[in-house]
Amino acid sequence: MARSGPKLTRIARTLGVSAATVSNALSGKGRVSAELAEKIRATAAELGYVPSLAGRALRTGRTAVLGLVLPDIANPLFPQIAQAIELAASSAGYGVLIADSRGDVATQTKAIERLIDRDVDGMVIVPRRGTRIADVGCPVAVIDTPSTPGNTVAADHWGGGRQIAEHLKALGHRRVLVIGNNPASNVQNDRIGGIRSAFGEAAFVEILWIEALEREAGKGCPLGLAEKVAEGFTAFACVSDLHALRALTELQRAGINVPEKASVTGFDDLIWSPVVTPALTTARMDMTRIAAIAVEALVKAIGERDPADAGIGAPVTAENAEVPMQLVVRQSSAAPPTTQFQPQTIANAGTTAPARTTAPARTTAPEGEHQS
Amino acid sequence: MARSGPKLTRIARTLGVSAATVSNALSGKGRVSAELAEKIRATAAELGYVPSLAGRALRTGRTAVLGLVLPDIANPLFPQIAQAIELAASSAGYGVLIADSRGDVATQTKAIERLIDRDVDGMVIVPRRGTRIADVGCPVAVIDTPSTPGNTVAADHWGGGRQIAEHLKALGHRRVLVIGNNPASNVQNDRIGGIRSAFGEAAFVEILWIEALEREAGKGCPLGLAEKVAEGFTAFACVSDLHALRALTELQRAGINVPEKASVTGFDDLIWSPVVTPALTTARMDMTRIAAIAVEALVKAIGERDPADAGIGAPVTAENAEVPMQLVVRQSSAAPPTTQFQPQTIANAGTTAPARTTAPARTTAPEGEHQS
DNA sequence: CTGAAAGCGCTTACAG
DNA sequence: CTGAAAGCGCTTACAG
Repeated sequence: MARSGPKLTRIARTLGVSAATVSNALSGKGRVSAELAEKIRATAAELGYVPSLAGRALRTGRTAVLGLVLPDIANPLFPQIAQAIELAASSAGYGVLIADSRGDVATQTKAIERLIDRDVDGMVIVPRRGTRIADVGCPVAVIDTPSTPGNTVAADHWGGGRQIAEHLKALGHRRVLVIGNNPASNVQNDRIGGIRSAFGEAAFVEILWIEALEREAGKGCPLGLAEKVAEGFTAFACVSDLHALRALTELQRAGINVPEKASVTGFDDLIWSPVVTPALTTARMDMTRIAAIAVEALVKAIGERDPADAGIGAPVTAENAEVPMQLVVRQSSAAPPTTQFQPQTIANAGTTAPARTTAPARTTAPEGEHQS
Repeated sequence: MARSGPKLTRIARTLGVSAATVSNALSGKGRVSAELAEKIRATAAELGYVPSLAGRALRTGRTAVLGLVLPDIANPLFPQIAQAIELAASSAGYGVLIADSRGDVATQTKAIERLIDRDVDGMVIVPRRGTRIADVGCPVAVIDTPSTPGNTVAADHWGGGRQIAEHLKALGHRRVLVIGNNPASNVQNDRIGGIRSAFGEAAFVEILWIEALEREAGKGCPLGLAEKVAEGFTAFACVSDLHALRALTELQRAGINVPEKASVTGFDDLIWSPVVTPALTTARMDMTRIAAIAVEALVKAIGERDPADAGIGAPVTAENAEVPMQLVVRQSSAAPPTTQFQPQTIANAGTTAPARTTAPARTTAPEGEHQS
């Protein structure tokens, strides 16, 4: 072993007892007299005994290692996730093996296989659109969104969307552009659904899908936000802080001051959100709690599992759980340039297409419209 | 084992040979006749044999696992690093265990200890200021900067700084503010050193340390960049894209167009750099190569190492290596508002403090000054 | 070229 | 309450 410490037998010899007794004392399983157990524990601590995971793994079939599968490790959320999972796992006595798949589905399958070949006791998977988590053969906890079929631990993305929308609504925004990347993402759809549901008839909400736009206009193309402002949009609710950043800089570049002329909000409270000017209003997930729940479920499933029955058909899973998101209000959101508080007039407004105006006019603003 | 596949003996039985022969055939070590070896390999593949790492680890003292130590996992560079290391490691047959320490030195020591307790064969450490990598007791590869004493693999940060400076110099900038976080960072100092050295007497270069500023003005305080522009600075060379982002938005917010009125550059090509408006000019590390070198060095050291001699006093390490950085020119940098090409007049200019001007005046611009 | 034997460090029934 | 024995799956000298 590449280890320095003493082994179990060393402690046994030192104390003149059997290895079995030492093992029992340390694990608290077999019956060992209180005083002997205490003596053993003391000696073990003194000698700096650390059990060999390899020996234990070979015997018990448990490696005390969890796999963390990130289909797209470039995801800026990764640091948050990895940190939270690592903390939860190590607190529970587990190590975390990372597996990346650079967005590629085939690579991902390979990555999961490698993890299995390494005998992880379970894995945490953060899926991206199209991820198939079939017969993995070990307990799996999926971190995604509650709307995903199957057992998952997730932030309440829908609720997060509602919070963002309520915030914007209270500020007086009546024309908001929601910016998402891809409609195939459950997370994004939940967030957007929450936003729309909270606005209800109180605002005209339009959605811009970046990926669709980029397919035509090219990667990194302008989002055309200045035009949107000209059309009367006063708020840009982005499904991720990365998009919010893109929106913010595009607006600023066009000479549109945020938040005076337009508000921008994001999601996830990514690293740059507090340092950007103006700082981004966002909704953050409670990663610590999500990770804790995921790992706890995993540990439980691992404990209940018979190490013998591996292989296909034994995908144990985490219980469903939903963790509230937290709204973080910063400077990027404020009341719209022309504050309009006439929510009563909304119900029967029925224009289908938003009127083009250079700036949100005081009285003719097309508020209260809703998307078809 | 939490495994599905067949074990070695299963293959041996199937073929009517001994386990030893199977092992030898598969590893190519002991002498086994070519045809039997082939038959064994075929059967192993057919049966989907995957060796038990636990069994092997117990016997050989090698776990085939590398530890990845990130003193500050929140580091936005983390995804790049983790991805590159994971790829290099898995290509070499190693798994990657992550260890986080949330910026805390004590936690870090704990994290490294946990890794050792898990018998990693080696580790990759990305240190942050003040990290002590002492007698870890296993091969270690440090990813930092060549100026760090000890064996490291690193990007040529100094060279990267030079590239940034040459770029800015060629554009015509003669008054640049370098923005760093903390002078205790070797990486930052190298980058800054490279910048200064490339500018030489060709420009007046001043340094702004964010951390020092924030200690007085508070976390997230304005950097006062508009004032700097008023003082005649036309370029802001940031030591990280995170700072560049902060600079960019602060300038934009102040109504200073980038790059027309001021250029901004960063480092590391972080995820948002290409999508921001204007996209950030930056210098990126070749993480793939750095990771490859680090892992290769580790694997070599592990191979040469006697599994028996563990413990204190055996910190093998990676050979020193330096990987060039690559300049990525995007829209955030351009010629300064008033192009001034009079490098000849520079040598004997000697004002100590820059003259305060509202805008870089055509002829009186305090170019060619150098810091004391 | 091939196989029998031992043993890596641990835990788990099973006796005593 | 304590210990002797067996065995997890592999690899490595060592015989043959």
